[in-house]
Amino acid sequence: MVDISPQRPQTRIQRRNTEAILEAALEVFSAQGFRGATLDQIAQAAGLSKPNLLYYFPSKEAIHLELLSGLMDVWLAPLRAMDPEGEPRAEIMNYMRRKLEMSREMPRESRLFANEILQGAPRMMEGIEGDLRTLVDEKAAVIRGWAEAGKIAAVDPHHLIFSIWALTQHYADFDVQVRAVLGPERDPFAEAGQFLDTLFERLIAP
Amino acid sequence: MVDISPQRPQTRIQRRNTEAILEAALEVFSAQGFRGATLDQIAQAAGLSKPNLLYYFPSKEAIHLELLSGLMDVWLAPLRAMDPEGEPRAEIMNYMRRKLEMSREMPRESRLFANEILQGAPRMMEGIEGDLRTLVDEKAAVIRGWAEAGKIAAVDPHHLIFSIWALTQHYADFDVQVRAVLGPERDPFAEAGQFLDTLFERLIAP
DNA sequence: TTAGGGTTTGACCGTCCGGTCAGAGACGGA
DNA sequence: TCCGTCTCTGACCGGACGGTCAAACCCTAA
Repeated sequence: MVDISPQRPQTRIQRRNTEAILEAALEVFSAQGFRGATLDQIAQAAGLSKPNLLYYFPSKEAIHLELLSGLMDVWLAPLRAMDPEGEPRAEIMNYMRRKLEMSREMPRESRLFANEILQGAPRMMEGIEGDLRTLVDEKAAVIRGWAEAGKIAAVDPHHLIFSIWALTQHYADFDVQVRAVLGPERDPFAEAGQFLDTLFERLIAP
Repeated sequence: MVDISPQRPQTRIQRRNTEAILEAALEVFSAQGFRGATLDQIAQAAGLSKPNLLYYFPSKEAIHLELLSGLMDVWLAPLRAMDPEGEPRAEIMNYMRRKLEMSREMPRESRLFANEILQGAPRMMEGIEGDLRTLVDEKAAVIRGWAEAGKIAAVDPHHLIFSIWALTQHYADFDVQVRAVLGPERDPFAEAGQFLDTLFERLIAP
C-alpha cells in the first residue's frame, strides 16, 4: 500500500519513484496538456512500466491533481512575499522580478498552469476563487493604500497585478513564439528583465 | 466531391455546412484543445452526424489546420494596419486598442492560438517563423525609427509588441481567472481599456 | 418526370488508452 | 534462512475515438 496521506512514512524507493513520476508528469502534462498526455508517456519518462506507475498513483487524474495542488502554493509565494511594510516601489518591482525569474526557472509549471486556466480551470476553480482571490484582494488593498499615500502612481491594483502576471508568464508560455520572432541570437529573458524594469518603473512612478 | 481548392464553386448546402463545422470546431477546439476535442462533439455542435462531417473535411487534423491558417491573417491584421506614416503614439495606442478589442470580440480565436503555441506550435511553426516574424521585424523597424526620431520613448520595439500581445491576450486567455478574481460585478474588458491606456501612454511617452 | 450528382446515415473497423489483476520477484527483519 | 510485505510485470479488458463504406436519400436541371 502506498500512503498518500499528508505525512508519508515512505521508503527510499517510494520517495524516489513518486518524485520521478511527478517530474515526468510535469514534463508531459505541460507539453501536451492533460488530455494530450498518456500514461505510457509519463511512465516511460519516469523509467517505469505503466502498471508500476499506477501502483503509486491511483489514476492519471490523481497525478495531475497532485501537481496542480502542489503548484498553487509555489506560484503564489512571490505575491505572498510582498511586504506591506516595505518600500512600495521596491516591493512591486521585486515582485515582478521574482515572477519573471519563476517564468525562466519554471516554464513547465507556468505552462501547466496556463493549460489549466485555458481549459476553464475545471480542476482549480476552488483554489482560484478561494486562496488566490483572497490573497490578491489582500495585496490589492495594500497597493491601493500605497497609491492613496502617493507612494506610487494611482493605478488599479488588480490590473497592476494582472499585468505582472501577463507580462512575465508570456515569456514562459509563449516561449517558442518569442524565440521564433527574436531569432536564435537574442536572449528573451535577459531582454525581458530590462524591458519590464523600464515598463513598470514608468507605470508606477508617482 | 467536395472542392476545397482556393476558389470554391460551392452549393448553398456546402457553404452552410462547412461554415457550421468551422464554427463548431472553433468552439470545441478552443475550449478543449486539439487532443481534447472529439469529432462527435464537433459534429453535434454543428448539427451533423460524424460521417457527414467527414464528408466535408477529410480528417480532424484538416479542420484544425483550416482554422489555424484562417486565423493567422485575422490575427495579424491589426499589426499590418499600423501605418508608418501615421502619428507614432496614436498608431501604437490604436494597435493596442484594436488588439484588446479582438480579445473581447474573439476570445475563442485567442484561446485556439494560445493552445497551439503552448503545445510548441507544431502546426504553426512555419507561419510563425515566416509571415509573423517578417511582419514583426518590419513593424519593429518602424517603431525603432519613431524612437530614434524622439517621437516615442526609447524602448525595445520587439518587446513593446510582445507586451501588447501579452497584456491584451491575457484578458481573453485567462478570462476565467480574471473574472474569478475581480468578482461578478466588475467588467474586466472595460477596466482593461482604461488601465492599458494608462500603461502604454506612460511607457511610450517621450 | 426522371436521371445524375450531391448529401446523409447506420453499421462497422482498428487502434489507442486508462485501468485491472494475478502472480512473480525483491527486500528486510527476526 | 525463512516469512511477510513491498515492488514490479505481462497479459488482458472495455470503452472511446478517428475514420471507412455501402447504401439510401434528396435536390435540381434538363
